[in-house]
Parts: sequence; C-alpha cells; structure tokens
Amino acid sequence: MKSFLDVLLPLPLAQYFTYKIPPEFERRIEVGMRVSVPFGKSKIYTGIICKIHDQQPLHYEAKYIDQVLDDESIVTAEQLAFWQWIASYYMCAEGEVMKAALPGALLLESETIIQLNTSTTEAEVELTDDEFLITEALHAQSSLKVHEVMQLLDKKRVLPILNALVQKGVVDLTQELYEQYKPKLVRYVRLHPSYASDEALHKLLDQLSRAPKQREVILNLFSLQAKDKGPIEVATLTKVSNASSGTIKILIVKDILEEYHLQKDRIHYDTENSSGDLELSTVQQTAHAQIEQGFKKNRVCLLHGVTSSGKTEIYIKLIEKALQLKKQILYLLPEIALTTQLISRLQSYFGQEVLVYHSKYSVQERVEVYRHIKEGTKGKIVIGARSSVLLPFTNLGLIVVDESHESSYKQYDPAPRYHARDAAIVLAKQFDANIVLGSATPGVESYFNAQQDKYQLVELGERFKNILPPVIKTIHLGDKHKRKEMKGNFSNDLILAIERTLKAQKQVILFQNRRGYSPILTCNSCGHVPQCANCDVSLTYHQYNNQLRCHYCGYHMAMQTHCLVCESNQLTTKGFGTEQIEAELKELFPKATSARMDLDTTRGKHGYEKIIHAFENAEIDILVGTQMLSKGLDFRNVDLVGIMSADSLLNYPDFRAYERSFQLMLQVAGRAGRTQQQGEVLIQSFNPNHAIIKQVVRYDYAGMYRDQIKDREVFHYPPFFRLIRLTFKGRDFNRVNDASQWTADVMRQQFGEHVLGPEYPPISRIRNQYHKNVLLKIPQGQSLPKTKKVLRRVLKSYEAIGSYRSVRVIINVDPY
DNA sequence: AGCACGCCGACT
DNA sequence: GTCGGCGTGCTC
Repeated sequence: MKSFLDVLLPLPLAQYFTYKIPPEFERRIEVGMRVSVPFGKSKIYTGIICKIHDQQPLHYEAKYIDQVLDDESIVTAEQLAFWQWIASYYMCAEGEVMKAALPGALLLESETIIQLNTSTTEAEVELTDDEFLITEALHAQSSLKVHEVMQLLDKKRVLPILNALVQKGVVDLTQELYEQYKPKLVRYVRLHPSYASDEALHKLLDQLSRAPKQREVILNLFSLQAKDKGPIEVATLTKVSNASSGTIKILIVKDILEEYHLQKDRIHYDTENSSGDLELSTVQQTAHAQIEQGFKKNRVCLLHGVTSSGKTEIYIKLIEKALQLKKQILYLLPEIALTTQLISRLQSYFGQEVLVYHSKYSVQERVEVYRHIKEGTKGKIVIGARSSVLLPFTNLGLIVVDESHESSYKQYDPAPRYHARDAAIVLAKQFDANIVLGSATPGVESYFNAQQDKYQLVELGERFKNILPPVIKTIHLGDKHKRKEMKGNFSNDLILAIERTLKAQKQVILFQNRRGYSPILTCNSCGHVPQCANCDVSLTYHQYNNQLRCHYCGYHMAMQTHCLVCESNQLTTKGFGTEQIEAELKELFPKATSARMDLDTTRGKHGYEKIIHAFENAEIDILVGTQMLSKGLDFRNVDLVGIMSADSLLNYPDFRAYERSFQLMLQVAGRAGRTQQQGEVLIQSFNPNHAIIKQVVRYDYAGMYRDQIKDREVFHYPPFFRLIRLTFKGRDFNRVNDASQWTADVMRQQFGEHVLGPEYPPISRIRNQYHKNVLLKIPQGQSLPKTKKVLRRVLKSYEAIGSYRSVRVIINVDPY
C-alpha cells in the first residue's frame, strides 16, 4: 500500500517533504498533481507530488496531506526533469523553479481568517486596548485577515496578540485556502422547454402583447437563434433588444426564459486566417535549406540575418513544417517585444494555432494557456517570453529564439536566474526538437559556438527586397563644441538632418539610454550632489514632476532651488536623459510633435502600445526613447535615427559593454529605412574613432566579433571561461565585507587564482543593503558539476558560521 | 521563505 | 518595567 508522498513546495528549500495519504483515501493520485499540505505551525502551501511510495520516514512522523487539488496531473514528467536541470545548473532550489513555472493562480496559499468565537458567550474577559480594537472591528465585519489587523493596529507583530485572543476564547482562527483560478462563466438564456411547441409559443406571444418590452426580447431571441445556432449570451440579448437587465430577469422569474452558464475562454483571437502563400526569396530559400540540413543533423541553428533580411518568413516556414508534423512550437521573444506587431503577424498566418504567454496577461488567462498547452486542446504555437520555456509541453517539435542576443532572456531576480536561450537548448534536446537562434547581432558566445562548429551557422546577408541599409555617420561632439556648433545636446548636423526628414514628411527616432532630465544635479559653489538616502547613487532630476528621484529604490524629494549644504542657488545639471532631449526638441522644432518612450511613459498597462500606435499612425513626428526602442519594433516611415551620446554606452564597467553597445546601436539603427527609402543614422560621440563605433558604421559584425573574442580569451571571460558570481548582500557594511572575504579565501583554497574579489559593484549600496561580489572563473575542461559541488560545500560551511547569517548570498551562474 | 522563540536595548 | 529589534532554528 503506497501511502506516502514526496512533495515539492514552492520554497527555497533543497528537499522534498514527505506526507501521508489518509488510509481510506479514494481519489486517484498521480505524480504531477497538486496537493495542499500543512507546513510549519500554521501555513498551508500548494505542492507538487514528485513521488508516491511506501517508505515510512524514520526520524519523524509525516503529516497528512490536506487536499488533492487536481483530477489529473498538471505537471509533466518532462517538466519535472527540466526543473531539476535548471535547479542544479543555476544552483537554486527546485521549489524556486516551480514558483517561476506555475501561473500564480495555481499556487494557492493559506490565509488566516479571524472570526469571533460564537460558542463562548461573551463573558467579561479582560481585554487589552489592541484586543478590544480587534473585537470591536469583528462586530462590524464578520471576519478579518491578518494584514487587516496589522493595518488596524498599525503594528507588525500581531500574531501573538491574536493567539492571546484565541486563548481567551474570544476569537477563532481558521486557515482558508484561496483557489485563485475561477473559470470564467458566461450567462446564457434560452426559451423554457415548456414553450417548445408552436402552439404554446403563440399563446405566449399573445400573453405578452400587453408587455411590449418582454415581447420584444422574445422576438429578438428568435432572430438571434435564427442567425447563428450557438447559445445566446444574456449580454448580447440585452444589447440587441435594448432591454434592461430587469426585463430579462422578469422573464426568467416567470419561467419563460431559462438561464444557464457555460465556461468560456478569456482570451480569444480574431481568426482571420489569411495565411496566403508565402514566397521566400532565393536567399531566404538557401538559408531555409541550410537550417533544415542542420536540423537533420540534430544541431542548434544560429540564424545570423541583418535587420530586414526576412528572418520572420523563414521562421514561419519552419513553423508550418512542424505544424504539419503535429508538433508543438515554442517561439521565444524578449518580454518587451511581445506587445508588438509580431504576434498579430503570426496570428494572421496561423490563426487559432497561436497562444500567447507572458506576464502582461492576467493570472487567469495564463492558467488557461497553461492548460491548453498541457492538454493540447487548443493551439500548438506558443509565443512567449522567458518563462514559457517552463510550460508543460508534451510534444515539442521546434523552438525559435528570436532576438537571441537579448540579455533580458537572463532572469536576474529572483531565483531561478536562468537564461531562457540556454535553457531552451536543453529543452530542445530533451524533446529531440529542433531549435533555431535568430539575431541580427548574435551574442559573441553564440557566434563562437557556431565558429567552433557546435552550432550550424546560417548567414542571411542581404536585406529583403534589396532595401538599402541605412547610412551610418558619426558626429564628433568635441569638435562641434569647439566650433560652437551645438545647441544643447544637438549638433548642427543632427538638427539639419531632423529638419530635412520632417520636411519630407518622415519620422525621426532619437535614442538616449538614460531616462529623466539629468542624472546629476550639482552645486557650483561647493560641488555637493544630492544623493539617495538608501542607495549609493546620485538622484536623477525629473522635470515633469519637478522631483529628484532614485532609480533604484524609488526614494524622491522635491527639486531643490538651493544647495542642501551651502544654500547657494547656483545649481547646474550634468549629463542628460530623454526628458531633456524632449524639452530641447520643443524649443528647436516647435512645430513638430514629439513623444517620449521610456519606463516613465510606459508605466500603465497599455502605455507602451499607445505610444507605438500613435507613432505608427504618424501622430508623432519625433520619438525619443531609451533602449526600449531597439526591441523588434517595425516602423515604416522612419528615415532618421539619432544616437545622442554613444559614449555613455561604451563606458559601462562590464566585459560585455562593447558587445552590448554594438548590438544596441545596430538594433536602434535598424529602425531607420525599413522601406524603399534609404535611411540615415547619426551617432554623436566624443570618441567617434572608438573601434566599436567604427565597426557599427561599417556594419562590421565580423570585426567586432574578432576583437571581442580576442579580448575574451586574453582576459579569461566567456566563452573561454565560465563565470559564477556570488553577491553578498546585507545591512551591515562590516559583516558584508567579512563574510565575502571569508568565502573568497576559502574558495581560493579550492580554485586558486580563478577566484576574483571580493569587489564592490559599481553601486555598492541599494535600499540600504551593502553589496559585494566574488567572481569564480571556470576554465574550459574543468568539470562544471564538480565545481558546483565544491562551491556548494563551501557555501554550506559558510552558512554554518552564525555571525555571517545576516548576509545573504546570491548565486548567479553565467551572469549577464 | 515564513514563522516562533529567545535575547537585548530604549521608550511609554 | 514592556515593545520591538534581530539572531537562530525548523519546517515532512
């Protein structure tokens, strides 16, 4: 008799927990189902059954499970195996992967409910003030939640107070589980069966002649039924017959209409399946054939295709083929590009087959997509962001990683800190599926793999339909300043180009990788710079709300008119962000309409789409933005792109900074001239002879790659060395220093010179937490699993040291 | 992670 | 004297 379960809980704990099944339990239990289980003193969590067995635990008495939450498993065996791989490769707990993989609505948690104890008559008990407040509140509303009590008392620790109240017999505590997913039910009506005969019907209509409104409704019901055979929603009927909900209600009460509910999908798509025939150009056909060849040899394909070379068409061909084989397809995109044109493009080809999965969707919608993928009920193509590699595929045949160079594929916080591109490769292997990585500017590591013949490299050099690539020119800011040819942050050349473009009724994009008005405010007489109170950064001036803001913690204060230290009123700003560019545009081009696209203007749910739409519809002439602009946007009417300051990109203290600058500049440049007209790109820089800028101007990917790969080899960086970064984080400066130093020392005993640090990161304090990094470099040929095992052992002994316990360690494998 | 327990300083 | 801070241990 198998009566024990090993359960995976959504917690950062490196083990399963064993529970008992009650002896007479009748329901079918399978690996992959959810159970709710008690955990600790008062919590109930959702867990996943990972093993069913009959081994009684030796050292403790297992608890009984609370409930089985599913009728069939919702997590596949393949998923569990994949989660295990992620947990071990990225050095986190399986529970953390589970938390990332399941839509929130499937992870119910218990909430403590406080109610008056009605069985004990309210005998006179002594109550403290706090206790009195709680009982008073419970007389007003029947139940309270813990966080409501916290608000009520304005205290953090309320559980002891509540426990005291339970002791006194005044209140009861119950644990309530919230099933967050509720199928969406839609109200439908039909004629009551007793009016099925023509005779009865006539009688009814006669009866209703004195109630014209009701009669109208019935007649409309008939015409709707005649038009389309399906069920009729109450909402439709109300609208068509212009009736009030009251009228319908009366009809239902009078048993003339009958009400019923059906479950409905929240997401539905317009299904104009316009596929039409897709003709690939000869160049595309060659590339397509090469990819197919790579697939035959079971190889990862890297599709290097310049902007507008028509990569999407090739993907579509590959998807078509996978569909014919009745396989599932995963199409990965960086989060931000998801809201754009690509989805509708794929939908117009594949209609109903397309499912979309990403964080902008509500929890409910995500559950529906999750189930469709697991059951194969609807849609074989999943378009999704990073987390969609964790979905319950059953029959995966193809993965497309679009914009595969994008660093947002790497999750940064919280764990699991996985890279969706790399995880996708593992996933493809697991399913024996094909995978293609696409990019106009592949990451150096991916290209290296292709050069080493680990991947199949497919180059697509020619722009689609022979559109000429935009001409890229540099503008020497130093020169321009000397000659006094600058107006604010605009050189005369840029101004002229903008004028020219506007005159031709074309649009302009200006790129500046910094939001706000100015990142630094400084006092001219004493040099003081306002800093964030909680972080080690200067405050950025935002003009639109006249505030100084911290971009790391949300700390803000009103803009100052006088220096906080010496009270001088001689304050100046240093550096500039998108806001300043926009303000300058209003001065320089008063007749043009401009808009700004950065984190500040795209906060709302549809902020991003609104700006894109307005720009597409030519309501905006000039769009200023941050790197958001670079991600997969396809604007038809842009002739000029201006990069306001290339230097701020190149100066990041990171071994990938040059590569990233190259990618970013070329991606932004790619927004220009996507039509017949040849576009123009102007890069302003103090250092236009920088190798990277020169390579951008020449579209010299190969040159960039050659330089960068050399640097990587010389300085021991990926792909030659793998990296694991440990970040130590804590409130106490000295402890962070001690803890990181201790760990680095111990690690050096194991790994010697391959341990770097501890070092302060560029921003050493965020939200009052001090940070310090230790970097482990792993040479080729050194076993990764073994290295991780040693590292885990080091960290285990670290955790045993009491005084370091307030310093958290964050492990980041392959950091970006 | 989340929670309880236990220890210590600084306030009504 | 208690309140609330945090360090420590435990969760099947």
